[in-house]
Amino acid sequence: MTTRWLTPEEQRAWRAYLAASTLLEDALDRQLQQEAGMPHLYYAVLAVLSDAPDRRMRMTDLAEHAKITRSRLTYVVTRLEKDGAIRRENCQWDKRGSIAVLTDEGLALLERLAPGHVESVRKAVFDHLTPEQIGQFEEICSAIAAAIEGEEAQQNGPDDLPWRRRSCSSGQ
Amino acid sequence: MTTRWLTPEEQRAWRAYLAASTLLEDALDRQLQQEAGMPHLYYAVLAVLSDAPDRRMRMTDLAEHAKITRSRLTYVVTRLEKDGAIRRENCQWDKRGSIAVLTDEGLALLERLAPGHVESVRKAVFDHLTPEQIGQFEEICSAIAAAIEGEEAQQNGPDDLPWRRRSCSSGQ
DNA sequence: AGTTATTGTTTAAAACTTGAACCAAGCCCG
DNA sequence: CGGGCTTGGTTCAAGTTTTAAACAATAACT
Repeated sequence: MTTRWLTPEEQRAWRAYLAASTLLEDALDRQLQQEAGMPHLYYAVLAVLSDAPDRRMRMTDLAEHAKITRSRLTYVVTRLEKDGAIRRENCQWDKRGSIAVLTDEGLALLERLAPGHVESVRKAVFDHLTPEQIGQFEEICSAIAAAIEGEEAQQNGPDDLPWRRRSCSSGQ
Repeated sequence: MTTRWLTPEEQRAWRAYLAASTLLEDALDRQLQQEAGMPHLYYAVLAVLSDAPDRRMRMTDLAEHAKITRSRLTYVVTRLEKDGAIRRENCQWDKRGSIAVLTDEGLALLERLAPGHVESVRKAVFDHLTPEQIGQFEEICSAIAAAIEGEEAQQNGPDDLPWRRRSCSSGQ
């Protein structure tokens, strides 16, 4: 089948997206790097963890939520552990597993960083969008994320969906 | 002033954006890496260049359009030059300058890669958006990009805007 | 002329990413 | 039970990328 090229509208949207996402990632990285010597990815991992029940999550779970590979996550967590922001614990229910736990120190770090980070996000994004646009943005991004995740699931075969994942997380 | 935290709607939107952008970058990288051994950034640079008049652009110009630093661009172009996709020429009008030129080979490469890439973008993004959403997406992303670029301009002082940039590009 | 700013590259060090290999533990099933 | 297969997570080695600072050459301003 012959290529379905992007329409002019699609092209404009795509270019705008590329510009925005590149600039945004850069801006967030820069801000956090300056404030904490830590790129945005690390902050994001801490943030995901802080939202988990009991501030703890299985590695695979955490990787899935942060949308990164386990290998990458291992690397990140290793560094965050050195920084004292995360501690690893063994999973009692599954002796293979390890659980990343956000330490008090990690939480404190996150709380120290959060205002500046949120301010960046506001200044770059939400201060310039109307409430409708915020809703639209969420819809659009959700659709994209869903499409990509669905696509991947298809590739692995329909049986491979992470349809029920034991968490082993909230037993303290 | 006390932190203006994100509202629940904003949080949802932000989370969706983070997921989408991470997954998207990953998917595009993977696809191009597989098809051409080349991450998305390289493709993007080639694409920008191919749109320039005469397929040529000053390095600084190119960096600005691709939203990356000059240093990063030097690295990228060096590799693309090795691949034969780009050639460097000296700028006659400004002897400091160098001009990146998309070679015929580079154009051919781009044309070979484009269908697969466009297909990826479609499958991940535009196939799942209504025409209205495409318009909204463009608006939103443009607003974000403008906000960040404006912000940076402010930091450098209002006089530092790249208000008129000689291009030295379209002389063959 | 002399200072200051730009262009683009170089350099060296770090940081990151990847994929494959790997081990240990769980699971399945005759 | 005891193989075989799968999963969770890490390790490893290699390469890629990023960054910041320093630099050389030229341009621009005063």
